[in-house]
Amino acid sequence: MFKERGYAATSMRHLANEVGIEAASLYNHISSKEEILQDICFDIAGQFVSNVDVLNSLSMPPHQKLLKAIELHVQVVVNNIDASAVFFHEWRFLDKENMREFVKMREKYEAAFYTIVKDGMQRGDFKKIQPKIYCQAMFSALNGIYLWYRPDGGSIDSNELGKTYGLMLLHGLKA
Amino acid sequence: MFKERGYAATSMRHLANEVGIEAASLYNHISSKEEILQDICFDIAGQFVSNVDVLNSLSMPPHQKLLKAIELHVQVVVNNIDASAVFFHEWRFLDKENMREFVKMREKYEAAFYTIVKDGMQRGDFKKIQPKIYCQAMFSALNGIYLWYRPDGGSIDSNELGKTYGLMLLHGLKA
DNA sequence: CCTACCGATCGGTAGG
DNA sequence: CCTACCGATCGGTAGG
Repeated sequence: MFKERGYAATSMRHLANEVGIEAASLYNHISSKEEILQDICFDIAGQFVSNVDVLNSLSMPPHQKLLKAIELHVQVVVNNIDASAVFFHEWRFLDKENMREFVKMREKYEAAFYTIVKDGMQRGDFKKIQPKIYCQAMFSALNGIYLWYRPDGGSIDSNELGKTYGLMLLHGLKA
Repeated sequence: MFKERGYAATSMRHLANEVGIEAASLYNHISSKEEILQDICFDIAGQFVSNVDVLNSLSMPPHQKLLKAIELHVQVVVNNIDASAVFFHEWRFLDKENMREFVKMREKYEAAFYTIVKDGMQRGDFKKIQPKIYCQAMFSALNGIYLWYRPDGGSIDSNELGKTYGLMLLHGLKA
């Protein structure tokens, strides 16, 4: 419901109605509306950050490492289509302290990508595009998967999706 | 304010306070809160759709046409950083009738890109990636510009930005 | 452009 | 898990 209506426009009464109880009864399960948002945001943030450890344990040339990073990222989004939409857009409603921690996790994750990209550029494996432009374009492309991909649709396999994003981002559309 | 707080979480009193008048006085200028959202969404939608006419008037090979389409898209986002953020995320709060028209305009715009991409694939100029995956990734990458680009920052020129997106999307990162 | 106000709804609590 | 309720705030209107 946070994905569909947005966090601010989803009331405790909406949530309660969906579960089939009264709004007041929700407070036997959670302590506040924001706690639900926290749970969602930090669940996804944790999955992304744990990918960083996987990547750091690999010794590969940059282009293979970037492909692996892309595939791992796609899997997180595809496995959490609704939660990742909330993660991407509703985190700004976290309170000050949680937002600070959230942003720190995101920065750690993004830094891992910047490192791979810059490393590849130094070695001459990659074009010398401005890393910020490339990385932000890449994140946006990957994060946008929740907008259109439906895992149960069946027509596109999620592993194939990861490979295709890797192909597009490394080699582009031109034949 | 709709960009920063979201439409639902921005009240008429917030808006009025920003302008320095009472909430009730806003209704001498607008007829409803949603009207402001309409104005923003359809302003941007109009700019995008008018790009389609420009593209249709060009006779170029697909890869040049796609580059032109990308550059035009980037200019709309860059010239309307705040409004395009609202356009991308808050349109779901439009009422039923406006949303229907809005979606129709978006579909018309997206169809122009699909046509170029499919045409290029048939001619063998482009890789045979699934058009939906490629186009959605492209839209997400381009639309995400509002998240990080600041036109007044000065360090990245908007024309250069359009060219760089074209390079990335057509040729990828690999050297 | 204002004051004064409408009914509806908000997140959350008290008490059982 | 409920009923009953709190003060705050919502979009919007009446009337000047």
